Amino acid sequence: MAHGGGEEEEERVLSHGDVVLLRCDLTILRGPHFLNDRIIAFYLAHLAADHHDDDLLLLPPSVPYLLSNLPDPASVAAVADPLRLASRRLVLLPVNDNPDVSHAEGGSHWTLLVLDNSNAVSGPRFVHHDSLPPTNLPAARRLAAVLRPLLPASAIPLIEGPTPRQTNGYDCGVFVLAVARAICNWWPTRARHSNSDSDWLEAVKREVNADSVKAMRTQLLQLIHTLIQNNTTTNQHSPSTQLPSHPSIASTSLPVTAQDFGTWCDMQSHKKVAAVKPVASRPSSRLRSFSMLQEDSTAIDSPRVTSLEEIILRRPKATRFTHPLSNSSTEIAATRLEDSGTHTAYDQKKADTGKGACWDNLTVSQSVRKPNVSAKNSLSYDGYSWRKYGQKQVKGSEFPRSYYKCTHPTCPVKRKVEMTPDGRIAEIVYNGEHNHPKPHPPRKPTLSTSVETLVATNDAGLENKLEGCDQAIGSDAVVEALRGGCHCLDGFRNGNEISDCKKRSN
DNA sequence: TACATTTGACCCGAC
DNA sequence: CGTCGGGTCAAATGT
Repeated sequence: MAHGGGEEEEERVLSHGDVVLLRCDLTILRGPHFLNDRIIAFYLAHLAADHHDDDLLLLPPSVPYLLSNLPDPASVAAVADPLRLASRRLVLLPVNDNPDVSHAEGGSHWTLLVLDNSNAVSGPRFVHHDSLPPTNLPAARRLAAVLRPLLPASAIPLIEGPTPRQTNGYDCGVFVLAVARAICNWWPTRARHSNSDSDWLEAVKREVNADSVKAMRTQLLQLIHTLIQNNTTTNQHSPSTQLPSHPSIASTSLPVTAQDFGTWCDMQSHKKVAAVKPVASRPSSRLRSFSMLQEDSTAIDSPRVTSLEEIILRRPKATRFTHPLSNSSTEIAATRLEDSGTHTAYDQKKADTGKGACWDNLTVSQSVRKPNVSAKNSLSYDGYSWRKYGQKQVKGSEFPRSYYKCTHPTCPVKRKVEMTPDGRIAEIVYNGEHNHPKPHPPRKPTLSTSVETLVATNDAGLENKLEGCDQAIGSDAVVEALRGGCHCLDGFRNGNEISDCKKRSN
């Protein structure tokens, strides 16, 4: 972690090109959980590796996000230049709706924006695939507006592509990957339709449905399993490791279910499972302006972003619910531990914000491991140290509630945690605001050319754990990472050993 | 010995 | 005013 808290060290389970998957990513895939940018970057890199074609470009989530949030067109042009967008026929851009790069808890929904220059009949266009329309339409429009000046055609329209509607609050990322897979499956066949207006939209309609999306998590786990088995720890790619193009394809030698895979993977590690971050990583919500990033790259102890006054992760029974970006000192988030069939929190959020986003699940719907924290004032996974001062069984709660105070002498912050017998956090509530820095300030990391480090994966909702990482991103590193992008970013696809945020921080 | 956790008692607001 | 329930205290216990 950025603050060097050893107990929250995440175990890497797979390095694939420049993308490193951590054990918590497997948890995310197993659960009904919002996919993080690492998983999305991983699978897009995997798809890209199968399509060595300059006409097709798949970008990791960090790049569109960066482009959307650069301060001026000149910076956009500088960053986008190596991507050679104008010469591509198809560009896949994952979109996240985090509206404010200064807020760590932004972002709630994944969609896929496709820059399509492959259809002679329709002409250039942006096609937006949103499984919860029109949630991400503003973000997609913003990205399209940023990209239009870089393209030869003027007034390229943005249309909504056919996308099945998700029926829960957490599968938007899976839909993005399913659509991307359908497009990549279609891509080799496009020559047959070169004289027609046929495009991938039909492929998406055909291949992306509730069943295929439902099966995709298990398939992703199987893919990771296979890659691990093949000791594919760098950018090697074998066709045999390809995620089945069709959900029905599955090796009988592999764990059948995600749960099976998780068990298998735990057994493989021969190590105690490291503390898993309490929530899914998020898009680079702390990715700031180019200049700020540059400044931050030299900052040792950059000011910490003040966290929310109170953060609550609770099961759907929660009724109090406000947006995490609000300043109100009320409960602001909800989670469920296991049940994926109810959507109380989601619905409440939707009602409160008027926005059908995946925010609740994105933010907090992660079953999490109890931090491997011993006594003696250890840092918690949130970067602060806490002293327990009470525990009781509260009515309506399935698990005992523990009460903690921040151990800083003058800090008023308290938190309540409900934990399952096996150490998973069912609910966590923060009260107040820390009046002191985290015990371990961010260290100065080394610059990396890894595009992955652009993805300032932050642990939505709870804390900003990767400050040392995203503050380390320098513009040079950004440009270097982007330079030479082929059908997929070189750094993204073939980069050197990733300078993983969490590893570097130690 | 020091410090964190445990746990029953107590406080206090809501009903 | 009594009861209930969530939050806190503090002595006992554990490491």
